[in-house]
This record gives sequence, C-alpha cells and structure tokens, in this order.
Amino acid sequence: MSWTDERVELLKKMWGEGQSASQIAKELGGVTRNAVIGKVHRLGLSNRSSGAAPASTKAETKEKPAAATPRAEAKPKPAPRPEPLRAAPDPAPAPQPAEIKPIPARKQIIPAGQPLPPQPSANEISPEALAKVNEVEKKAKKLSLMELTERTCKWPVGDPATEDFWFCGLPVQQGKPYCEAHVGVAFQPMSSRRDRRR
DNA sequence: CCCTGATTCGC
DNA sequence: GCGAATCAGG
Repeated sequence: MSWTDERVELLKKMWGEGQSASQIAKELGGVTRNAVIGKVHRLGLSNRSSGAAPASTKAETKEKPAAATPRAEAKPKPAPRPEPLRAAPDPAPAPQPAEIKPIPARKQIIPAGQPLPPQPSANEISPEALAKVNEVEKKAKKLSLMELTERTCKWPVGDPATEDFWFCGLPVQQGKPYCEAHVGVAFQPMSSRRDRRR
C-alpha cells in the first residue's frame, strides 16, 4: 500500500481526532502503526495540540529530556516545543472541529459492534456458569465503552441508564468478544438450552 | 502484558 | 519517502 491522497487525508483526519496510530493503521489497512507514526512525522503534523483536548484515553505529549540511546550520540535537541509567539488571548477552550460528533444526543444505546449483549436472564443458564459470572464480575476491570479494545471482554454489566454501568473488561477468550466466564453464558449449546424451558 | 508515540536508519 | 526495529514510557 502507498500513501495516496485519500489515505493521507484519512490519516490526517483521524490523527486530528486523536485516534491512536494503531487505530489509524487498522482503519487504513495494509500499514502498521509504525508506518502511520512515521508518516505523521514526515507530514509534520506531530503534536496534536491545537487547543483541543485529548479526546481519547491516552493522548499525551512525550518529553525526551536526554535518553542516551546506544546508537546515535550527538543529537541536536534544541527547542522541544516553541509555541511562544501568538498574542492571541483566545479564551475559547473548545474550538469544536465541527465534524467529530461520535456520540449524538441519543439516550443510552448500549455499545458495540454486532452480536453483543444478551444480559443473563437468571434462568436458562447453567447454575455453574452463572456462579462463575457472578464471581468474575467482582474482578471485572469495569471498563467504560471507550476503554474497550479487541482484547477486552465486552460483557455489559449494570443498567446503561445508570452510572452503575460498565463492561467486564477482562481478557477475552481467543476469537471471542467475551472473557471465558461470559462466553460461558453468552454461547449456549442448543442442547443445553432445550429442556431448560421453564 | 497490553498499549502509546518517538526516533533512527537502511532501503 | 518509507517503515521495521528500537526506544521510552503508561
């Protein structure tokens, strides 16, 4: 893959929105996060500070005081970040890019991708599996929607309409959207579902 | 371990 | 210009 105008544009857009290099890489496809980062630097649109807030979980600015790298020795590192001139008082803290509106006004839509959340309905599920879940939920990482990744259990817990709502977040089972315990209640073998009829 | 961005340097 | 390898850190 090469950096066509379209791809560069998407890169700029996503980077501007605070997306991580790896997320951008996945979106673009055919490139690694390294490639994305490299491109970002070459484009000179490194520091994401345009008066906008982090927008995402992690979006800090790293500072390199002087870490002695084994290979290169002399590294001219003058001004890390100028940003002096510009008398612009501009008190407005939130510029509003006018395009990023991930979450509309909606009430509380649950999350996710596609097959997700069947809350355990207390019945129809093997007692063992239920016990397991209840046990695991205590150890859950209680992630917010934004914190979910491909490797975190996406099992929702609690009432979305309440503050007491979170996602399990434990390590998922290979290829599944949930952790082991939740996979247990999410994927019922047809056989065991039968005769459990109340 | 998972992840983040930053930098270097051979291609 | 590109990006893997590496570094530094959360």
